Amino acid sequence: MVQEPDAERVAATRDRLVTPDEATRLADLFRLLGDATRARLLYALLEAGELCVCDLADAVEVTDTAVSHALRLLRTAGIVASRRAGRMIYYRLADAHVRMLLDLSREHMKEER
Amino acid sequence: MVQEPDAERVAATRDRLVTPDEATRLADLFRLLGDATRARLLYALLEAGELCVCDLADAVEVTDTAVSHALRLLRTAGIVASRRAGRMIYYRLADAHVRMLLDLSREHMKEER
DNA sequence: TGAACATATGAATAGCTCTTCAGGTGTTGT
DNA sequence: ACAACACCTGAAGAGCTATTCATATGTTCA
Repeated sequence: MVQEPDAERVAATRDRLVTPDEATRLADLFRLLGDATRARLLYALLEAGELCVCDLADAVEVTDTAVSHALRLLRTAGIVASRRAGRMIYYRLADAHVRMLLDLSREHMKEER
Repeated sequence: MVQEPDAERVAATRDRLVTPDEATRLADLFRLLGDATRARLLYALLEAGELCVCDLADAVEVTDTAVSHALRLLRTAGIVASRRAGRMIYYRLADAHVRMLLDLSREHMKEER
């Protein structure tokens, strides 16, 4: 560790800063979006509104087992919600903020490159 | 893989969907935010505007080496930019969309829980 | 020029994560 | 009740990632 040149500014920043705990929760959220499979699932749901596991597996072109694992993480985090209809289970986005994050970052992609 | 109940809807979704390549780039972006250390660094920069490595290390309470490694990833991705002033190097957020993502998700945290 | 400082980098290791495989639960139709 | 189906879950292995240690680069000041 080194000496900081502007101790007051740093102290002020540290006070207003997100707490380590908040940072962890924020990072946890971002990490969930930070996987190509999960990202594709979420964008599929953003487009389609509601899809069952087999639809999702088909749309994203992954094993239904992999989809199931991915959805469990997202469900546990409250990012998606599910509804049973017969033997099928339909998933949908469950969080308005996440929907906005997805939209916003898709914009970001369009403008870059 | 299983049979899908609504082939048309799936096909339509797949067409409008983000491409695997786009999904990868989106996931790459989110993954960069998906680490507590990097998240704290970014929020520190969001608050303070510009900070040098030692300020950041002090604010986030991590080794300056760890900060350096983290910043390299963020810099390479174009998320932060740097400016040298003497022996110190000042970092700042370099992307408006990322700034919005950080803001938006902090809102999300406030409302949850 | 040399010492002190701020930061960067490479290699190595420990820990995490995604996928797959094998098997399990709940549902429908016969 | 049983077979087929849709989905879930746990364990295991391969690959990735973050941190640390040691060292290197670039800058200032005496």
